[in-house]
Amino acid sequence: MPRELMKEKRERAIAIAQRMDEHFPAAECALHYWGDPFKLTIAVLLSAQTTDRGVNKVTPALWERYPTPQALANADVNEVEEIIRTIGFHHAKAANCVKCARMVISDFGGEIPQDMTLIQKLPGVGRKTANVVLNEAFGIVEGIAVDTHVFRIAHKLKLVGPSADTPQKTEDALLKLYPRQYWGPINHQWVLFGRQICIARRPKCAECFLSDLCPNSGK
DNA sequence: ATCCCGAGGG
DNA sequence: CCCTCTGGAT
Repeated sequence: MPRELMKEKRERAIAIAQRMDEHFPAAECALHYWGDPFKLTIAVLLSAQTTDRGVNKVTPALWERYPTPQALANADVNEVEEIIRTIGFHHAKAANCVKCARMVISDFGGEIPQDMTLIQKLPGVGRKTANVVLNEAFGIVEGIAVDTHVFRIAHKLKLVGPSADTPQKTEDALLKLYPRQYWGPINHQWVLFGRQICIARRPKCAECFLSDLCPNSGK
């Protein structure tokens, strides 16, 4: 891409980030227990393709029954499944919770590792969850958590090209586009934007604060 | 019907 | 690259 075009694109990207900041000031993780890295990891793991509300509803009972990684490591999977039954994919997630706890105990000395590669060895923890936990629990901003919202919005705003057809390629493109200081806020603000305004199949373009910066406004 | 702060396996 | 896993809210 010619340098002038690249510069224009970056300026538009920065403008978008600033608007996001104005519209969603001090946005933070909608999941509870961000003060405890282990609990946050489990909460984010549980939240895959379910609502934050659903997760926040079941985690109090989960932590009451299993207050520590050690307690969860010793848990009966069926009992865990019973507690989280009301959220989606609960069968696999219950098994992953317990496996996570066991691995944290056996391999990581009882603590969530502060390392992008190691943390993804936990079952059910992929790159998106890893980014969220590193960012939220440890203040380590190593990448951008690309979920379905970030993916959709990046493409709709044409901040990434059509070849960025996977979450990883989209993340790489956004990392090149945005200076480091913008990475953290994207994780929280774009999700809110995606849920409230740029909704997947019926975006509210009429009331969107980015419509003048969006090549796809109205489509 | 559609969506929800995805990951793992074939 | 595709598929599957899941229940609740709107």
